[in-house]
Amino acid sequence: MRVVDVVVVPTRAGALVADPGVEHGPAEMSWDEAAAWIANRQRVAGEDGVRWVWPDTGSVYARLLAAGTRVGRCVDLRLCHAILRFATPKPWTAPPWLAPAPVEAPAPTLLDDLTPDTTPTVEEVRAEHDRQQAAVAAADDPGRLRLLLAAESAGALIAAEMRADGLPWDRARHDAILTAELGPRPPRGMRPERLEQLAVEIRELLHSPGLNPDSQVTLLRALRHAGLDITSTAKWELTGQAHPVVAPLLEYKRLARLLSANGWSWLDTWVEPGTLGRSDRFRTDYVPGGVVTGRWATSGGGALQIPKAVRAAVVADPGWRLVVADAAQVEPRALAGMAGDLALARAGQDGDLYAGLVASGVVETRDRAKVGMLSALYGGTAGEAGVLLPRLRRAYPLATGLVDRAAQVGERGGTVRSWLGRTSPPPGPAWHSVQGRAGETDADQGDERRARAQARDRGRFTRNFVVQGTAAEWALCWMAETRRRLRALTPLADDPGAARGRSATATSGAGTAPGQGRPHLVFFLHDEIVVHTPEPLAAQVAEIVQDSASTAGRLLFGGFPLSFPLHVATVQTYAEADKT
DNA sequence: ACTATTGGCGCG
DNA sequence: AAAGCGCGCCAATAGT
Repeated sequence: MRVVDVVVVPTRAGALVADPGVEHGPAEMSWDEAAAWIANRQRVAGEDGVRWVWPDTGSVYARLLAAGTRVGRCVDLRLCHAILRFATPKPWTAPPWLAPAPVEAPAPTLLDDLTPDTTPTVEEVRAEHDRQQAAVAAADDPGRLRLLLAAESAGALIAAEMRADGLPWDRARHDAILTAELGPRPPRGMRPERLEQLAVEIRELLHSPGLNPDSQVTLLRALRHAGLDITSTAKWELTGQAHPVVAPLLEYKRLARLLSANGWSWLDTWVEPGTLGRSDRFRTDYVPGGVVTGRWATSGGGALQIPKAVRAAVVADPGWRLVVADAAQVEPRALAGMAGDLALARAGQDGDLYAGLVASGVVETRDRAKVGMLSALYGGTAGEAGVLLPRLRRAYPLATGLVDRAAQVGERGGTVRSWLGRTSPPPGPAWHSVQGRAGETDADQGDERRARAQARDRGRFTRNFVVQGTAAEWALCWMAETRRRLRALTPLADDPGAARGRSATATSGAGTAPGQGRPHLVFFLHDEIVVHTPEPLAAQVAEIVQDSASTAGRLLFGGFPLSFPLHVATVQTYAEADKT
């Protein structure tokens, strides 16, 4: 099918839309007009018939979403440029409007401050797009790079949509969890009941009246004074000590963490109240490509660190379900695909790859399989890794060879690539100066030790980069394919959720599928996705998520016999999906 | 009173 | 210096 690239550029008052199929040139419109125009254009051409090319998804798509329009495909020039500038033999300088770091998706209400001088013209945007396409065509593997750019851009759409839709939350349940653990909500600045009791107990056991357990320095001093052989107050160190204070102190730390990271003030800050028939929502900013390896980051609310203990507060709307899908051991599988390691692929064929390692006689227990594999992926050498790694190298020479070589490249200061072509950032001047210092004639042992340690650090980074980066690419393709197929699903005509969703957004463009009426992605956590869906569609959604995982595997690795098994659960609350 | 760093811990 | 990667966020502390 022929795809038309239509440029959309934000302006002070709205957007310029430049459709090559329209003769009278770019048209300037308000955001509402643009949203309606885009929705209509998609109806005519089909979602797959048009690709929206814009400088930055955050600054454009949030406005379209606010006006009720969703799009099928886009090109996010900023994200694509970030990939291409290292991926092509002759990089070009980013135009100034792409240079600044990710622009925060502005809240729809206060978007008037888009500075005009950072806004490109239609011609500039089209020129950049042409440059990017030419760069892709000239690259070593245009096909893979094209897939990566498409997946990255699709991710940008999903990130904006997930922000707009929010993660279904239940304040009351969250509050109940906090109250059960900590006691009733205290007045501002006061310790909750349970935490205060533990503090008293700790002070008594350490004979330190007035001790503040939150102060590491004084706490460490008190602990050492009480005879504990420790150099920090870290949990792992305390665990090894036999002293009556250890148990209450660990409990204190656990609860203090819960309170400060996901307590009542978190709830007040990040969870917005729901409406009739629609529960509360947690909104965060997802940052696609926010991690060097291509993983997403988030900003606000610690969305990627929602503790297991709080996941019972993630609750589907009445009549809806959460389809939670978790991919098993993506990184070693991605490694098997990259290296063309049939033996490792076969070990993962039937589900649990670690169990496969045991069944193949490579190691004795699942735990050791996991430790050994993670050591290979992360560059671990200590402890058990010493005996496990040689066995893995013998059993899987192709896979281990690939990560070992990536590590060597890093130690020498080089860069590596993920499977689809994301390049690791090169070491900076500081790195080279430390390496250079060690080569000087008057270098001392300290200089040499520093240089060696730094080179090894770099090697562990590049070793992991290829694996984590490729796993992130698989996950992105998985999610993008899931989104595509969810959009093709028609909501049941008599489904109350869909009807409610439509009427609730009646002012927005009809038929453009506001997120609330049909199944939509609400969460993404590296190798895990959550879809919020009307209950009658849950089974179909689960199937789509499954199929999309296989499709992603084929997109990346073609016919190579590699499986990406999922654990899929259809649940009322996120906590129920925890399979441990 | 403000910002930057550190230790610690949550997630994958 | 927790062995072993990638993050974000918080309170305490150090620095200005």
